[in-house]
Amino acid sequence: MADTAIARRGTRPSADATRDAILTAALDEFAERSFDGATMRAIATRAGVTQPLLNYHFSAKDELWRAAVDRLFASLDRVIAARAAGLRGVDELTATKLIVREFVEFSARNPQLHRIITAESKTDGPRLDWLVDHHVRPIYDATTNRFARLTELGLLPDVAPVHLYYLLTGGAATMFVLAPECRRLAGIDPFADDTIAAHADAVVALLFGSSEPER
Amino acid sequence: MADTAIARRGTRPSADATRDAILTAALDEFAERSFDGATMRAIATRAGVTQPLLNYHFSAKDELWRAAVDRLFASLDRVIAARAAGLRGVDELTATKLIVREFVEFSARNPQLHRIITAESKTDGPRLDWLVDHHVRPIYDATTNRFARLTELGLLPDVAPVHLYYLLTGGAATMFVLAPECRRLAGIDPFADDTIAAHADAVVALLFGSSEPER
DNA sequence: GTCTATAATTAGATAGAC
DNA sequence: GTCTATCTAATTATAGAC
Repeated sequence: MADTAIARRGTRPSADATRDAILTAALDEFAERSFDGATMRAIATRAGVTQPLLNYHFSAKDELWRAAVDRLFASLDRVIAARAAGLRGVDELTATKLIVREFVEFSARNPQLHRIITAESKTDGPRLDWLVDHHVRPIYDATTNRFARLTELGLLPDVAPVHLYYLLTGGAATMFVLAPECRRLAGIDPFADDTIAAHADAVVALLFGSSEPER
Repeated sequence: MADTAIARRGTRPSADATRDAILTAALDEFAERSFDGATMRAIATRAGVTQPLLNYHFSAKDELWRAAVDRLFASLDRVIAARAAGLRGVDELTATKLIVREFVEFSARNPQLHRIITAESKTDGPRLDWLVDHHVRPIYDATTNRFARLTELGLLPDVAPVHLYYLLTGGAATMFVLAPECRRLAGIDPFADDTIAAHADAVVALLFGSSEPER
C-alpha cells in the first residue's frame, strides 16, 4: 500500500481519488452483473468519468477487475486480523465464535465478496486461478486448520473441515448475496442491523450448538 | 407437459429431440456463464446445431432462458414430490431430515439450479421477478412453513424461518455451486457419491443436531 | 426444420486534442 | 489526467434458400 503510493508520486492530485472512485464503481458492477455483464461504460458512468479513462488507469478490463478484487480482500484481511489480534489469550472456541460473527458481519456489509467469488468459482478459468492463488487459499487453509483443531478437541461435530467450510461460508453469506430475492420472499431487509445480528446468532448456534451469543 | 406435447403435434419427428438438446445446452451455459456471459452461438455449438435455429425454436434469448429454467424446476418439483409422497405416515422430523437429504442430493446432481438462482438474485430485474413468482416462492413458503411447525414442536432451534432457509439452501448448495473452487482448495471431487452423502450428513447434523443419518 | 448470409447493435480498446 | 471521436470485433436477431 505504501509501495503504490510511492510508485504513484508525481501524479496529479485528483488521480488517486479518481482511481478510487473507479475501483468502487467497478466492484459494485462486477458483483451485481458478473464479469461479462459488467460493461466498462457502466462502470465509468457510475464513477462519474468517461469510459476511455478506465483504460488509462487500468490497461484492460480484467486488470481493473483484479485491482477491485484486491482492494476488497485487503479490507477483509484487515478486519479479520484486527479482530483476531484483540482476542489473544481468549480460549479457541470463544475466539472462533467471535471471528465467525465478524465474518458474518463483513459478508453482510460487503456482499460483493461472495457475489464475485460465486460468479468466478462456477467455471474454471484464469480469473478463478488468480482468485484462489492470491486470496481464497490462505483463508481456506486458516479456516480449516482452525476447524480441525476444534474438532480434535471435541468442540465441533466430527465432520471433515471442507464440509464445515462450505456450510459456514454458504450459510453465512447466501442471505446477503441474494438480498433482492430475500426482500421479495420474506419481506425483510437482510441488511438491517438486527437481521444481521440474528443471522450471526443462527450461524454460531448451528455450527457450535450454542444458543447464547457472546460478545 | 401434456399440453406442450399436444400443442406441438404436427412438428417433424426430430424437432422435439432438437428442442431438448438446445434446452440442455442452454441450461449448462446459463449456469456456468450467467445470462450475459452465455452466448447464443455457444449454446448452439454445445447443442450441435447452428445459432439461428435457437431463434426458430425460441423467439429470443430470454425466452430460451425461461424454458430451460422451467424444465429444471419441474425436475426438482417432481423429485421432491415423489420423496414426500413416499413418506406419508412418517413423523415430521424424520420426514424433514429425509427431504433435506433429497434436496442436498438434487443440488449436487443439478448445480445449475443454485448457480442460476444466485446469478439472477443478486440484482433486481425482470428475470428475478419471474423466477420468484413462478418457482422460488412456492418452495420458500413450503419450506418455511415446515420449519415453523418444527420450531413450534421444539424440534428446531428457535430461529426465524428465513434464517434457517438461507442456512439450509446456502449450506447445502455452495460446495456444489463452487465445485471448481472446491477441487482446487480441498483436492476432492465434490460430486463423488461419498462426498455428497457426507455433505448431506453434515447439513442434517448441523440443522437437527443428529449425528445418525437415517434412510 | 435447418441451414447460410447478413443486418443492427453494442462491446472493449485506441488516437489524438486539450 | 481527462476528454471526444472512432476502430474493430462480437453479439442477437432476421431474411431467405433448401
